[in-house]
Amino acid sequence: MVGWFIIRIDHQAGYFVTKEKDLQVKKEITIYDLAKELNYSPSTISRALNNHKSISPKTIKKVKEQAEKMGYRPNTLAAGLRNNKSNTIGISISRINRHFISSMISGIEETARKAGFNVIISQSDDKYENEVSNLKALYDSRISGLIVSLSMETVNMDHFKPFINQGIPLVFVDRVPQGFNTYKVVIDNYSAGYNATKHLIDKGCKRIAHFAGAQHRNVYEERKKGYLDALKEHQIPVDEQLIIHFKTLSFEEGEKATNKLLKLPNPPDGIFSANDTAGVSAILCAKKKGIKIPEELAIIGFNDDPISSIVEPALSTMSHPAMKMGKIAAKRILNHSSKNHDEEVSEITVLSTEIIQRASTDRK
Amino acid sequence: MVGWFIIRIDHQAGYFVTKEKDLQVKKEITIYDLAKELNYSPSTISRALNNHKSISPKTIKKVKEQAEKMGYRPNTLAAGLRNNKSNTIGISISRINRHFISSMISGIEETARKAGFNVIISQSDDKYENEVSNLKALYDSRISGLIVSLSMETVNMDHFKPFINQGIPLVFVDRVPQGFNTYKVVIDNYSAGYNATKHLIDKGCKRIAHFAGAQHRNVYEERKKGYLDALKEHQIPVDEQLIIHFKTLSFEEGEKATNKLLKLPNPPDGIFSANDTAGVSAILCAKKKGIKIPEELAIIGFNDDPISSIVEPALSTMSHPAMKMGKIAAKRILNHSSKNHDEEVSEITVLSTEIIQRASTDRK
DNA sequence: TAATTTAACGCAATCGGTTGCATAAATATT
DNA sequence: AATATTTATGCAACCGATTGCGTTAAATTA
Repeated sequence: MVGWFIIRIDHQAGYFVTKEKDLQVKKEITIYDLAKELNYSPSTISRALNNHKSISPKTIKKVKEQAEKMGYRPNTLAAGLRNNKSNTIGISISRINRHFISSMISGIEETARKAGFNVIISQSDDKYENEVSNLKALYDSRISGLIVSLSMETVNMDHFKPFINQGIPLVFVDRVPQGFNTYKVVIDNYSAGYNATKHLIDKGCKRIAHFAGAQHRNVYEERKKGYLDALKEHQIPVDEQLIIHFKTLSFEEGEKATNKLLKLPNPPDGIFSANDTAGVSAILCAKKKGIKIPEELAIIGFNDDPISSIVEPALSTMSHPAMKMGKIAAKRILNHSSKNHDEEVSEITVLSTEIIQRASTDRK
Repeated sequence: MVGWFIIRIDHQAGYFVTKEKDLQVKKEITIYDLAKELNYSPSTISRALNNHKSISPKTIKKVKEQAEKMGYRPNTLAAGLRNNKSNTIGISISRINRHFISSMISGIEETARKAGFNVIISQSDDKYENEVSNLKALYDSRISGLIVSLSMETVNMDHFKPFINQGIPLVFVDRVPQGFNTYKVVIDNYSAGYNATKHLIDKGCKRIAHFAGAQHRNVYEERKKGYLDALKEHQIPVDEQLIIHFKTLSFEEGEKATNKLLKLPNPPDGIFSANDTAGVSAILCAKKKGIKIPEELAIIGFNDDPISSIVEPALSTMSHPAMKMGKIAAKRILNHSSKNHDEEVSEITVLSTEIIQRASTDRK
């Protein structure tokens, strides 16, 4: 159990210790203060700070120096109110503490920051209801753009309407909707599923199982399609018993599924798991039962999570350019201009993935 | 290599397809629109929406219904400007795509969201310079509170001054400064280091190495102190050769360090690593050399990263309540009131950790 | 030299809520 | 019934930056 307690420590000295008991916060410096100090109008100060062309370089220099000297800091709320935009990118994802997601956010934040944009995050926890209320909060902040990876539950898309009506650029990443005219950044899940399955076939697998995710989410549906087509094209009969539909592709679900498969009279000799967590659990579970990997059972996962390279035997998997995906999504928003954006067109960016072969399929 | 390409797809139909070619964005509804519609003053609308006590329940109901009907959404920029606060919590951390950090952020976001606060994140990438400029951006957004885990480089603390001067609550988490009168949320690194080391001693280790992090960061300094004191209290001589100082505690550094240790004429029989990444690398590296774990070499890590339970043998480690840490940090900000906050007092919350014993130290 | 252009800056409205103070109407008190 | 309270609402200033339009003085051109 993790408990906690509080210590109060009185310091005699320290940084910024105040003399007066009831110290007032320092008044914030505004452009009006600068204006008064330099005998300019606030307009001139504002323009000077923004390097407006109608302000002389001499004045600009003077203003900026004074601003620095007085510790002036712009109030982005005021500017945002006036311009009706906040230079902020909003993100809605399921949960942040997953390797794939946090990498993507890292990519978004990096590109956004370089362009002077802030990033607000919100977690849906894979609940539709949370996604809806989070989007409202993001809208209320007048974000300049929205990046979304859909919650597992989301089917109805009405909550995106306000953003579209206001011309706020909307980018779906990874878990995207169908038939929605917005930016999308995805990987080619179909090909990835096909290639993962074909990899197992190439390694001599004859009975290949699939750990499938929720089929109303494009990523899992397409991976499964790729799996099915790879089987068909190689004249391997599809056995519905070998296709397990997961709810969350968790470790526990993976163990259950593996146990179930291994109990079959005619168990599989290969597994293509739609994520690494379940794939790793399959490795551990099969090993425990004394099944040799990859000789008796070859396994390939998806995402290239850190755990996939640590498990033994290391899990073959499909790479997933999460950080790049985030960077591109952010760029879509930064480069978006309502003028040149055609509302009847979807711009889809498809990133390619590749097989990362490791020991779990290393045979023949 | 990961390449990418763009597909442009023309849709004939779809959601929200516009009729006119040059659709204007819909005008946003403001409280003035509601006022006009209901024949009230904007003040009344504002108060009604905020459940002000001087507005009759009947009016409140009417206003809210109309707001819902017309799709009114508050503009938090305007409110924030007026009130000089934004109901937003700013976060500054090294990188988001690390398990420990993203769990903490997840905790922050969850608590913040429930209180109607937004969360802005910024990554320093462990660079002092980035931390400084990120804090400026957060300040400019007039965040209501700031949660910081210091970058590896940060020594000078002047960039926190503006927040303190403005009475903006500041919470340091995990990697905290010394002698700074603010909120802090940490774990008891000293005890954790002590207990981890003592655990190895209890398991019969006589020569215990330590993978130490940068010593100007409290967390690593204290873990090392705990390590040293545990040795001393058990009459084990400290051998400087066995203490490796890391720069980033990365996998690669871990391998190098392990190799170096194992080449010693008198190699260690136990390692206490200040994080799991390096600890896992030690396991893999030692195994490759045919060293038996835990019999010949027992290893314990820190953080309870997912990889620690996957590696074989599984890595013993110290739990780290990252999510709880985030929740508490957020609560500190939410509960902060400038009235009752004494500037000459540090409020430090210390969370306890515990040993998670796994196979890598499971002997005797 | 007169006329015109250009450069540099100021005025004042605006963005959308919030809030202290004033006011009018309704209710309570004596 | 006259006065004192309470209730419900409006007025107008304010938060800090931005920007269209106007103005003045200097520079350029005819």
